[in-house]
Amino acid sequence: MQTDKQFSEVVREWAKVFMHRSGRDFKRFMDATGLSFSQLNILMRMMHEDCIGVSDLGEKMGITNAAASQAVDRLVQMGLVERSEDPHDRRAKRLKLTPDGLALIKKGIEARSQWVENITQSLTTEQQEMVIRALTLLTDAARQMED
Amino acid sequence: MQTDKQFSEVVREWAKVFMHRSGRDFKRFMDATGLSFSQLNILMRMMHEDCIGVSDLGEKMGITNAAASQAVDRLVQMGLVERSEDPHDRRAKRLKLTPDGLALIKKGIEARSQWVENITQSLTTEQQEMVIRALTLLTDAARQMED
DNA sequence: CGATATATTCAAGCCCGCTTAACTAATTAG
DNA sequence: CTAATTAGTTAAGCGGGCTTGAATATATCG
Repeated sequence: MQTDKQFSEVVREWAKVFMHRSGRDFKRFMDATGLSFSQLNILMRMMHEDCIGVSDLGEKMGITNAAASQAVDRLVQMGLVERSEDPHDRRAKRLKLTPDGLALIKKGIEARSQWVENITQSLTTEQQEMVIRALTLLTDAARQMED
Repeated sequence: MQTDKQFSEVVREWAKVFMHRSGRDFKRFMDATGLSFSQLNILMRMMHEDCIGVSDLGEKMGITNAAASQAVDRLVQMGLVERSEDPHDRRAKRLKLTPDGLALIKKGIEARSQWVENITQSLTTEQQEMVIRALTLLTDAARQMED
């Protein structure tokens, strides 16, 4: 099918443009917030997983517990993460974004959303509606593949 | 208009899911290649801008010339970037991706493309075609806004 | 030609994020 | 109760990436 080839090509071009832009924006966000890639990555994960432990976090980030502990400690001191004792197991800690931490990450998402909204400004209403439907499909499909 | 509100909401949800996934994938790509966020960011920029100078690169990355020079030097030693003299101005260097560097970045883009292709597998042919059209529109619109 | 500007590199030093290894404290197994 | 396991922290050390400031080499202006 010609459609298959075209499909791959379109997606690849999109990924190329998008990754380029993504890198730039993320760098700017890092500079603006003064946070590192690692730190933002941790905060983003925390937004998706409420109340995670230090070891779990380290495992999911692919770093040692020690590294996770240190990273978390910095974020706690910045007031972005709340570290409380797990009532059921006093060895464990329950990590959670503070309101400030949540707001910060949401601001980053907002910026990305804004970019997409901006680039669609030039489109017709009909085209915008198609973009909405397509993004809805992609979002739903992506959610179903999550771990 | 209700459409506007819905539009923002859809885009925001998409950005949320996408950024989460993006962070994970990028981290994996960093680990797999052994390259840092900065290094990959530089390589991606080089793919878009053929033959850039050290100062220009530094300016676009928001770092000093010295930092850019050092970063480039590491990438040259890894065989990912070619640094040659500018024939018109022997002070300046012309930086360019080597075939290896280009292949590496393309592999990253390929991975991202593959992810999108995977999540669209569950869609109907009709829906997939709509996604194609939407991504084409977004890609073109994004290209027109580049500096 | 001499002074100045430009492109890049070098050197010293700082902070961050990672690792390993040792440590503390709480839970669980025998 | 003792021993082993589990969760997390702490400490020392390494390399990356950044900065400032000086050095080098080339280009340009007067």
